[in-house]
Amino acid sequence: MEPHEPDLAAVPVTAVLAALADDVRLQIVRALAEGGEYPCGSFEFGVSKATRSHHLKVLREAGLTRTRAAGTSRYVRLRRDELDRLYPGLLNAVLSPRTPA
Amino acid sequence: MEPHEPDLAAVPVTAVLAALADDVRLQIVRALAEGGEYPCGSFEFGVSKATRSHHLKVLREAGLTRTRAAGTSRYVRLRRDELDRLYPGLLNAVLSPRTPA
DNA sequence: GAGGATGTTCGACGATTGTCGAACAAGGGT
DNA sequence: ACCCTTGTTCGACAATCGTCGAACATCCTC
Repeated sequence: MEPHEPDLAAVPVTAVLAALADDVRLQIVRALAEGGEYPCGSFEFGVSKATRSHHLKVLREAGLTRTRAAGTSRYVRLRRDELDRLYPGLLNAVLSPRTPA
Repeated sequence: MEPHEPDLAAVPVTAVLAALADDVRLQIVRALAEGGEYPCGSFEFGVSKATRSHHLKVLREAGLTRTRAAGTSRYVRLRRDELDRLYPGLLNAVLSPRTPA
């Protein structure tokens, strides 16, 4: 059961943007941007675990994250290097919760 | 009938991203990024004028464009300065049709 | 004023999306 | 072996979205 982690360059830009254009997923990405990897269950943003699993799948299939299985947990991390290389400025522009004038 | 051009800072980031996460709208934005202003009818991307009008409305209400009425035409332009100030790097990351390594 | 050009608005439609509970799968601990 | 924890998958549902044709509104030019 391969985890469907596409080459980021093969993902349409609109798919990357669509993956980021959701409040829950954006919160996940912001949490991931702290660095390191986190188990799926650590993202408590008021949705059921089914929904959370769905959002993580969207992020993974958009090429934004990688997942590593370990025991019963699955650790998720942001593909920041590739993102910054392919879309410089995108993450930074999107990560700040509120931008002053 | 005011044209609903919100303060960009008041638009949720997800709404800005969602506005860009569509192929037709992204083509429009890329055309607009050439600079200057264009009448609505100049965006011929294989959709009906009703659909085109809809997409331009989405872009406008996401704070991405401004519209100026002149005669029977309405001229659209990209709010590039504000976008680059509020989301530095976003447009640049998204505008290139293909990103080299 | 009649006619044409340019856009917008109004349903309507199919498709996609976000959400959930329930069922399922796989591992770890006792 | 059992059970609990962690995640995924499977319908199902409501809501939203992209699309269109048709009708409408405005303005410009004869």
